[in-house]
Amino acid sequence: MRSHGCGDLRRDAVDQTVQLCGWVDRRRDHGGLIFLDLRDRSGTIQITVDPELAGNLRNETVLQVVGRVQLRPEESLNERLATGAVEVIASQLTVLNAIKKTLPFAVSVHDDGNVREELRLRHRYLDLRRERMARNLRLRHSTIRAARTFLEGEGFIEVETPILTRSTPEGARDYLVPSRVCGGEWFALPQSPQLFKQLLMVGGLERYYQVARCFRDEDLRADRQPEFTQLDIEVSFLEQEEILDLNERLIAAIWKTAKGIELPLPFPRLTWQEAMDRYGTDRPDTRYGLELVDVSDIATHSGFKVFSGAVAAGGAVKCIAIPGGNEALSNVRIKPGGDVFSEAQAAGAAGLAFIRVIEGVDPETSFDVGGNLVGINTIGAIKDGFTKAQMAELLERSGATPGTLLLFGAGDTATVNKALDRVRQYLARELGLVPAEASNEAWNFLWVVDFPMFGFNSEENRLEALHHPFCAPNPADLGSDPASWAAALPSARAQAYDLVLNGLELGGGSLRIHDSALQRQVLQTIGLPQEEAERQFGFLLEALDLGAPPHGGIAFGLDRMVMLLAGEESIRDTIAFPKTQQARCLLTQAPADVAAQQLRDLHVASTWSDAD
RNA sequence: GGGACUGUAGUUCAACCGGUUAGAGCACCGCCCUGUCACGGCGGAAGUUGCGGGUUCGAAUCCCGUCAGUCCCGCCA
Repeated sequence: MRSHGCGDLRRDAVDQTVQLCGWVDRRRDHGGLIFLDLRDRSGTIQITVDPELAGNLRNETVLQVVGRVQLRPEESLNERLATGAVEVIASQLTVLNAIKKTLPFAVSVHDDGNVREELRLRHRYLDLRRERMARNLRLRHSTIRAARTFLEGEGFIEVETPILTRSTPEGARDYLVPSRVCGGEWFALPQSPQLFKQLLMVGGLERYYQVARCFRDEDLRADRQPEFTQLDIEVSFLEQEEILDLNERLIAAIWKTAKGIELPLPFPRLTWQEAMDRYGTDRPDTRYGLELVDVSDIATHSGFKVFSGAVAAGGAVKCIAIPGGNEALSNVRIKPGGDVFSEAQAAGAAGLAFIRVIEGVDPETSFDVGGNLVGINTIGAIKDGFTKAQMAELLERSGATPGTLLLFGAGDTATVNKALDRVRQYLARELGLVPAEASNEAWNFLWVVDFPMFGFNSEENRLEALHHPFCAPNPADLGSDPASWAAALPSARAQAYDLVLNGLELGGGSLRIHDSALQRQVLQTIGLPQEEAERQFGFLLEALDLGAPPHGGIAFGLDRMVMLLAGEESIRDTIAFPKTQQARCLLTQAPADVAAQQLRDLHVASTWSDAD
């Protein structure tokens, strides 16, 4: 049916008779002569057709062409087309499938590429024919292939784990599947293969990976789909540092294959505490400065009640120093109603105090900062609330020089961090501090390590696992005596790590607990009653007692990784058939009604009514 | 669960403060054209302005509801 790909024809094919198959990308009808651009996945080639041969050749008609390859006339070469030196003189055209309806949108890249996403999803097969999606799916393929090739070389074995599994507590909502055979009982789709990959380690595989589909029934975002793909990895007998080393070499191999970029190794490491202190987030974007500076110790002694009160209540006062901020950011923008202020507010901050650092003129009202005389512009309450020495120390610590704008957050530490993190990211974009996509600084990898084991869930008034309840605590924080574990665990650090790229979490993992007593203690710490722990995780606890090796691993968000590699802003553009924000498939109209008999077979009755 | 934005011809967009016969490019249909490559020229068809209600002499435009899509907050161990 086909002898060549459309995009493969070059000068060396001249005089050959070829058979091509593909879609009509465009046609240019000159009356006595018709030019067709025929497109297949390899590219596009111009076909020259005698009108006698041509029937109805609308765009996207599926065509077989038999013809001879010919060098184009000198004046008709097309430099912009890979096949632009040649053309095929058609001797025979066969319409393999005609276009029988109006096209919902144009496929050819030459037409307006901006099509409503709703339409693209409803006719995804057409969208996949377009250059952008074709490129993204190939990039996804080469990303996965690079990972497989690398892991193969490191002795890993790819193992599939169940899609029908059991529901486990904590974490996201499960997608449930009723069991017909075991009436009244339910499977859950896996939120991740977490327990199975640990059991594979107990099973002696030592090195496992999987391109694993995961399911979480939570509300969606641009980078969240109800089903998504993790590159899931687990190893035995490796220390944390060895795991990090392995994984950054994996990432480097992927970036080399997919983008041709050599990433410098090792990636920087930052402790969770340092990340929170300096950036206010556990996934900092370190491509630009604007770091957070903690001035709580100075503020606590000041007469400015907003500051001293925040610290007295156990909170913090932190600031961001913005060099040149005085000129770049007007008072309107940083006061209530302004865009910068609104960013802080949106993150929960009550306000955003500021100090403008200026040239010092009058020694009376100026401050000696590292031998330089600087002055300030700010509200009276701040000016009056600080002693000269306090203000000088604050200015010195923030690194401010004349022209610098200082923005302050005060309140409970979590809110201050959240607000200033948001302001920092907003300002970096506004002030153009984020490096361009093409530059080397555009790929800023970073390991965040030493996460705490637990965070406090104030709604449920209990500790919860920050990562998941199978992370191993840092032995240095735990002590060797099991009797001390219960007291030491709540404040212990985990042997957990996240890989962060440009402020986005690309993956995360940990060493796992391989001691059943410690595992029981952790489950107890997060408030899971003993009987419940046995019922839910008995199989794991038993496995730990039957020769579980020390092990650990990681999982990368593959969709997100490909999204970043492709320069896309939504993971939907890296998935062949994604769902909408309402978790609906516009192509198949899923989810959909089922027959009443299907429900009866499954021992399920729906309580849904449209009035709900 | 909450907030914001969007919905006009097959499609991408326009239509200013409530008053037009709701326009334009591409696609589609017809005619012309042998070197174009986003070909060109002439002509044509194409609209329940997402849907339902309201305000008004008059609604694409204002208001309410609803559906769909997008972004965000909550949520996502």
